[in-house]
Amino acid sequence: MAKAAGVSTATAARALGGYGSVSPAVRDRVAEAAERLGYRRNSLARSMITGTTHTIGLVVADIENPFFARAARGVADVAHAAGYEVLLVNSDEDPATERAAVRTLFEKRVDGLIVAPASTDVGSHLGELPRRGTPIVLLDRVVPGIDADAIVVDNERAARRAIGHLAGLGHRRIALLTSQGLVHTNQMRLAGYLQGLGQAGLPVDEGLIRMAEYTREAAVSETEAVLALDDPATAIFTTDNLMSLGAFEGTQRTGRAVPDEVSIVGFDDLEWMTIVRPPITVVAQPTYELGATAATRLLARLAGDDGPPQTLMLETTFIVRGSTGPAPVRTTA
Amino acid sequence: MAKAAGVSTATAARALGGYGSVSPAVRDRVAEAAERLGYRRNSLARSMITGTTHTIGLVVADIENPFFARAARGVADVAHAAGYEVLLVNSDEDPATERAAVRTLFEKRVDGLIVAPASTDVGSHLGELPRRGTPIVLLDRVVPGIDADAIVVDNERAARRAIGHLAGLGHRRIALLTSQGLVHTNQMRLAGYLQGLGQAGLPVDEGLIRMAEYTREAAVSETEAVLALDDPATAIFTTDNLMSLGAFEGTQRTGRAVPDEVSIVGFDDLEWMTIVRPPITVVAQPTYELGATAATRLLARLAGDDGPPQTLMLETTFIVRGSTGPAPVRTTA
DNA sequence: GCAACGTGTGAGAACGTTCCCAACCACGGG
DNA sequence: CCCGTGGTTGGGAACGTTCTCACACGTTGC
Repeated sequence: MAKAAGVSTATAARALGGYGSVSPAVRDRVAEAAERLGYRRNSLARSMITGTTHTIGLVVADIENPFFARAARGVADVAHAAGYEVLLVNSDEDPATERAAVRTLFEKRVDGLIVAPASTDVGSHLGELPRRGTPIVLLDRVVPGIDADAIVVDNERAARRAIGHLAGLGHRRIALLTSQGLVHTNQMRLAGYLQGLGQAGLPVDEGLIRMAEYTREAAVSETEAVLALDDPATAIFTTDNLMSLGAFEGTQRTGRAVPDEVSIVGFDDLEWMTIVRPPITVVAQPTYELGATAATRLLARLAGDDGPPQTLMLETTFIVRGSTGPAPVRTTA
Repeated sequence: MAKAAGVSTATAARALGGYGSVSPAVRDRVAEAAERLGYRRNSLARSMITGTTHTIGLVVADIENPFFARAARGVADVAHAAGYEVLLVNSDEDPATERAAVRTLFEKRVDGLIVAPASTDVGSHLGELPRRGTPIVLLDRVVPGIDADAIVVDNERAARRAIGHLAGLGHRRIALLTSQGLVHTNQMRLAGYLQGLGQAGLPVDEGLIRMAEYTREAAVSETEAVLALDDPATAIFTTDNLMSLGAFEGTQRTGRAVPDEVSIVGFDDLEWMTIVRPPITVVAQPTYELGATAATRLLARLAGDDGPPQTLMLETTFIVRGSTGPAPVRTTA
């Protein structure tokens, strides 16, 4: 024990911790001893007594998904700048995994949590934490009835806008390619899609609403399917980047020309979308900021902010690129 | 305190922890009380005494980079399956940040560390940990003189093979697009590039070796530069996925046809590389497995394996796609 | 010259577990 | 009837900090 080098534990702690008052001589002596012995403070013991671990938990569906990776980076940057570390868990959109993760993180006494909740229902495990004093911020998705801040994007509006764009180009057969399970965001995007159709006076065709398994292959085959209909889609709106990839690849495979025969609008802007031919029109999300503001909000809570829970809605940008064009002229049989 | 519900802390701990011997009646009573009071064990206190946190630290350059994201996923999956949590830190290839991160993680008493070291030199902060009993596994990169396992890829061979492929197609002006700072992996890839040239009997032209700042834009302009030489490159070999993106975009911008005028070989296979036209020939790395085996190795160390440090070299795969073709016929002036 | 005050220091409690040890009980064998 | 044994339980130390409190000084002000 470094304390064996002259002074009491209390004094050594003061010298090392830089609080209380210590004489310069003692401070130096302690510093020297600590250096010599290679002393490293034990954060666990400190956390026990201070009640704060300077660690926040982050639960996302899958860190490998560029969306979450970027959001995580936003979280990590803000957290790190404030002296916090990030404990990361992948939930794979599985409520049970998420529940277990939240529990474990709580037991590890994270100071707060940022969660992209898998399920919109039974968020009881999420609601429990704020009650126990561990603040939680919902990322990207909202769970009704939870006493927590949420940082989201206006998915409905973004989807409406995308559909409006396509309808404005004369498209009447607009497909929606989303994934099974209907996470909260996708529900909103579906809602926006339906509203968009309504505003454009277009009918809803169940056959154009495709819910693919969450894999590239499934997205590809759903795309092919929707293009192989008797009255095929002339435009495809996807609800996330994996579906965008599938839609693009599926369209390629059918040999349809983009945008002359099929238009594509993706959700979430990734780097490859501009080097692909044609580049893809997308709803760009402020992904990094989503994570960063979630962290900022959480830090505010940790700093004592106990105002009512807020839901912050960040702006999306609709970026028109080459993948959308006028609907092909109807060659009515 | 849940213990206030009938028994001593010792007994309650036994009942909850499932060790020692407890009568069924007491076990039930404790379980009921814990349930009723919503008792959650405090892992910090447990860790203090057991000396294990069931947490491993992961230090990567940037979680937003698909390579690290995927490797991280591999780490997380293996760790999680064994009941470990992952504390993530981005170093941004900055040795100082990395050093601070390692120190903080150590103070938080992670059971072990997986680090993709930024710098090949002065790994003193890395060497210190094993000496203190905290095992560390090097990911993707090796640091000489460190008493630690390492999970890497045979970068030299992979690069040689890529160059061999291009030389075999008749290319004599093969550029290398890498990033500044020359991380260990890139040094190896550069070495492989040089060896490849040597084996093919090609001269080394300094003007063809480009070290770009680590941004997409820089990669693009270096690509443009190398294609604008008096005696331009007819092939470009990149050393990571960001450089690949830049090379592809840069080539597009110059209007050069791929592969008829310029061939491209990328390092690290990403999803977009097959939907881009032409699809890109790459050295595919077992990225997920890199992370997964690093975690496996670390867990083995934590389980008591104290054999000599191993360096595991995983196999890369060379995937020929459309971006490489015969060198254009020399129109000598 | 004495009270009041401030600075520097140490003793010891506390955080919530796990673990070691001792005590207790019932039971069975000698 | 007594003793040993094994299962069950509680007491208390320990982990390494922080924090409160008390005390020993020296200095200042009246």
